[in-house]
Amino acid sequence: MDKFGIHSIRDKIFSTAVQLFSDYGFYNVSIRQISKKVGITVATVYYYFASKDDLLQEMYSFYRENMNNAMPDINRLLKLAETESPFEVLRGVDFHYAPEIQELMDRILIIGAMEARGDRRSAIFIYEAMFELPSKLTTPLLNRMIELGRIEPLDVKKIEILLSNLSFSAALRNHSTAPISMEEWLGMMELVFSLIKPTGK
Amino acid sequence: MDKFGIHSIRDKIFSTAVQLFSDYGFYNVSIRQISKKVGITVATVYYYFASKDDLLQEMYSFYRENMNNAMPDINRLLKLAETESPFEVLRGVDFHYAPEIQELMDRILIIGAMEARGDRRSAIFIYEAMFELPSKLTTPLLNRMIELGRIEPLDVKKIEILLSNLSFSAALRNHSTAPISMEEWLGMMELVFSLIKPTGK
DNA sequence: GTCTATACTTAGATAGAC
DNA sequence: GTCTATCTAAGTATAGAC
Repeated sequence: MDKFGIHSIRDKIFSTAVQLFSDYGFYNVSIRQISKKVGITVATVYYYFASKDDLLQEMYSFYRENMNNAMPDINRLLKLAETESPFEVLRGVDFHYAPEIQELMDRILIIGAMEARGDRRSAIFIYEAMFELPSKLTTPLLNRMIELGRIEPLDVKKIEILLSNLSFSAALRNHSTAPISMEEWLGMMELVFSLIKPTGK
Repeated sequence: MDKFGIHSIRDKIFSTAVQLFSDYGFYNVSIRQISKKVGITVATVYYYFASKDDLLQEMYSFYRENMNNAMPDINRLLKLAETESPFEVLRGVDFHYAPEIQELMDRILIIGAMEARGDRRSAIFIYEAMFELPSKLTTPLLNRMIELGRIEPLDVKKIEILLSNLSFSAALRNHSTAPISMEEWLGMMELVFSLIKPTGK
């Protein structure tokens, strides 16, 4: 919603498609459905997007762009690791998006996760967004805290795998009929964080 | 499979459909594709299954039937809880299927998980198979072990939520291009089980 | 039981008027 | 930029011959 202003037709098509794809699946939603919901015709959709597949790829591009912009500064976090509690440090790893795009970002992740099994590009997208990129932050941070003796030594990779699989599960249940509740999510995080033991130093 | 003998046409249709649906998604696979892969015509598929939707429902029925048959005996496990290590006891919660249907069962779970967001019956199926039923075993077992003083008191519900979300994530990645490795899975389980602390009693 | 042939519907996509 | 009209391909499903 950067380039076009939030009220443009293009944006309406985009966000409506995100909503429908994430609710019913990419192949289960037609261009006709999207155009009807937006209140335009099929031809207009094709004026803005080359194909249905293009629409999907634009979603992933949108996500990647915003994700990269929201990437926390690793050097700032490494500094935090010297003084703050492990809990505080790891909270800094969260990506924060502008409220108006938060749901869009959530939903694009869902679409990727749903399509990941059948579509190679979706699989790559999900792998990058949920497994690869987060570990680029958590790996050096956890290692640094161990090095500083601020937490007890632990298997960094295992913790990361645990965390990313939980995020994956939570992402898929997001905005669904059986969403993961904040209580459930915090409960799980509490357990995971209890595996990271501060030394008191 | 049970009623028809493993080499019947009906079974071939069924298992081929399971494989294709789980690889590419229900809506992304046509009856034509299934019949072609089996080496029969579309009409023959409709001779055995009333509709494409019926095919999906039969998969869930198949899963439920085999799941119920493989349900571990809770009384036997409660007995184990008195003498065995927590680790051994919780291992007993695993459902074991005959090798020839193991992959089928895995894949049906994947189909349910993929369709759960857009289809109500799939959502119910997944909720039952992955969240509800396993907790019917783990809840009494963990409570019993706490009661006996064999493990330190813990929040049973949180552990269960953690476990079921991990299973959900692992199930979806199963048989995919980026499957969860046995090493990753065991690593996660090791961490989760480390949250359950034997008292030594 | 399995086939051929076909009905019917909907999908993605485009040409060309305005 | 947005529309109407239309093309082509593919989907689910069925009737009826063998």
